[in-house]
Amino acid sequence: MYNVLTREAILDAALELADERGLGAVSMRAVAQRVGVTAMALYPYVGSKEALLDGLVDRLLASVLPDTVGDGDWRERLRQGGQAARALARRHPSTYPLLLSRPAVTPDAVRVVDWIYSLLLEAGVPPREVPRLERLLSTFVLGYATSEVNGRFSEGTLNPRARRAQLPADQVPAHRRLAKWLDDPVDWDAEFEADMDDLIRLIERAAA
Amino acid sequence: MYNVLTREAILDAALELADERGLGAVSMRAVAQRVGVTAMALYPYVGSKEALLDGLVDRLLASVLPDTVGDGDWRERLRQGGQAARALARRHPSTYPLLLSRPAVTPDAVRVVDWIYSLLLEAGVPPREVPRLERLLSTFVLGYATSEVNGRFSEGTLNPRARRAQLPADQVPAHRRLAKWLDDPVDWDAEFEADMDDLIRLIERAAA
DNA sequence: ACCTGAACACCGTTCAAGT
DNA sequence: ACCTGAACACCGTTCAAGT
Repeated sequence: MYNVLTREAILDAALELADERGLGAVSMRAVAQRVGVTAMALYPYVGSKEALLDGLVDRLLASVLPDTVGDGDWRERLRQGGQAARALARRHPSTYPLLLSRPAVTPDAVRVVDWIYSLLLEAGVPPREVPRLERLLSTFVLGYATSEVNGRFSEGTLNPRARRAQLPADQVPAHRRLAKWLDDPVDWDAEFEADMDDLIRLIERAAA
Repeated sequence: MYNVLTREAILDAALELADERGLGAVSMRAVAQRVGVTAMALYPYVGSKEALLDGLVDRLLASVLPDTVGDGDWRERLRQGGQAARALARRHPSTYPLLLSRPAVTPDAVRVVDWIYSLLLEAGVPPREVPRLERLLSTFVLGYATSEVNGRFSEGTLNPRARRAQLPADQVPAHRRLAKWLDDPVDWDAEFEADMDDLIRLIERAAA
């Protein structure tokens, strides 16, 4: 360790900081301190703070790539890919939501898209439909994992009674009809599997 | 206009600021200036900046609600709801992505969820499956609209040649096979409609 | 060539002070 | 009761200066 300052070392430090203390703690000054330098020394390597965040997104994509080789038929590989995407969200909850806000244009991003394209072609989806279904799949998986780590689902669903209590029952008639099922705790792994099964059937139908 | 300072007036100003100059321009000081007061005067009304952002999310949800009455059968109402969600994203591109990161616990959020629940019940989905399919639908629609306004789709897809050029062709074989279709411009309205049709079939299958 | 220090124009938030 | 001013501990970024 000769303490060489590199773009890689800076991105490592920024990702660690985001994992440990949240995205809000990722300031140029804090990242710089972690690599033992002043904030201004980072600029030649990362350009700007925006570019640094883009670099983090690329890091995440690069780290799912090994999980996208997989074996088995396309159904099995798709399920594995979905699980990899969710696992990534749990490892990097603060950084993960950025995947939905920044365009997938880096080499590693293109590789991931290509992996999904291959899968859909193997499934027999007409080539014309492949780009659309890739966007449908990736949007759902990224959105679901983002919702999970951001608490969009759990916060409200874990307390359905409190939720309904905010409103007169006649204003939320469907909640009342579903009361029995809304009180059950949700198995998120099982729900995601069920969603993937539904999407697999959607793909099979597009292929037919 | 007696210049009364209210929570509503503050949220109005913040949303305008976000629409005109982006979420980054929404500082306590800038919002305060717009309502003609100092930053500290806002605190009794909004609590903190985080709470102010939650207030903005609620504002967006409140503004889609009128569009969720709708007529026709559940298929037509679902399509209308999806279009309303996309239109909202185009009106408030900076604020919209917050919908995926903050739990839907406010009264208006619960009303929107209840509207989707009703739709799925009318479609004949077994009550046990309704909450899961609500999350599948809302996640996809929010994720798709977020991706559109954030440029996750268009940036890369509008320039497919540049995209493939970054990598040796043998590393992205599926891109090569799809070259003919990737060069076509995408009709995003039509694509979203096709996605909704696929999701409607998915729901019909769950109801069968 | 690579890094630093000082500076500029900002942040969110606390708190005593004003009216 | 409601708002302000000054202050604290921060930001991202520029730029001249150091080695």
